[in-house]
Amino acid sequence: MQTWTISELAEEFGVTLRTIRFYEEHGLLDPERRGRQRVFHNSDRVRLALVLRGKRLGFPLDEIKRIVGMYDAEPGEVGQLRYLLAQIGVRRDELEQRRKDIEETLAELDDLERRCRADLARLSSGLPEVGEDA
Amino acid sequence: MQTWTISELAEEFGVTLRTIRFYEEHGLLDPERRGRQRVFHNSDRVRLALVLRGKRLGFPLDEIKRIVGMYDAEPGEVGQLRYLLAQIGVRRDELEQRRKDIEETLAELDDLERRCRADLARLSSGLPEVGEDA
DNA sequence: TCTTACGCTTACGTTAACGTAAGCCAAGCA
DNA sequence: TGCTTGGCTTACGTTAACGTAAGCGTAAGA
Repeated sequence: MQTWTISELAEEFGVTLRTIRFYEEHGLLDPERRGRQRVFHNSDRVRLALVLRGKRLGFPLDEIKRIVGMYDAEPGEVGQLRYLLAQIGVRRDELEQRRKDIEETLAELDDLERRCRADLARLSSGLPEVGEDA
Repeated sequence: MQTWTISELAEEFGVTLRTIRFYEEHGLLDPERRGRQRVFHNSDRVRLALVLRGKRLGFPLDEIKRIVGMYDAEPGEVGQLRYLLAQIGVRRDELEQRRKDIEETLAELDDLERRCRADLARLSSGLPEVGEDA
């Protein structure tokens, strides 16, 4: 059962120590303590990876906290399971909206790129530009 | 050529007046002025929509500014066209990373949901719960 | 003429997500 | 024994993206 120090994790994921401590302070991580020192297990690594993926997606930390929290909710009772299912639905809708936005934007970027290339071709064939090779 | 007032746009897009003024102050919008009043044309509406889509995607405003700026860059000269093409590449990479992240997350949510439903079925068949109908 | 609606600017307040010291502890080693 | 390394806490600083007044201008309706 391998463990990691705070700076090992920080380097692996390209974040600062401050960031990791901050995440712990806000309940996104909960590493073991040996004396005062933090000891990170693999589950903590996975959690950190989830948090950072959430960040890449642009979610605020408190929302990330709720999302990550869903992953390790105990089965619990029926009411809680239904609540969790509802939450999953909400997140999925949110993510699918994002995916739509992304695909629209990608399509527009493609369009923009085509027009750019056309302009470029027109320029370099019609009127050979100043210092451009070829 | 229809125009809009600031509060019309605000209501249509579900943002506050402050937000729109803030966007102008930071160069994301640039409406006409008639005296002191802002007059929004359709191009401004489109721009606002682009900005808000960027926000939904979780991009910071200054990045949104650069992205939106690409859409209305004048063809210009070869050097600038090449720069623009490069920028398009960067944005596309970024968006595709996000799409990947989204799809991973969606897959995990699916997984989670399946387990939830399984637990739920086990609970309601094996040991009929307290106040749950059916 | 008064006031109500709508818009404007200026400016201070706020929250999130860390950055950046400052000062302290404990282990290892020269 | 002194120094260095790595980690710790406490706490103030910072930036982004607005919120929230306060105070003023102006055109339309009662």
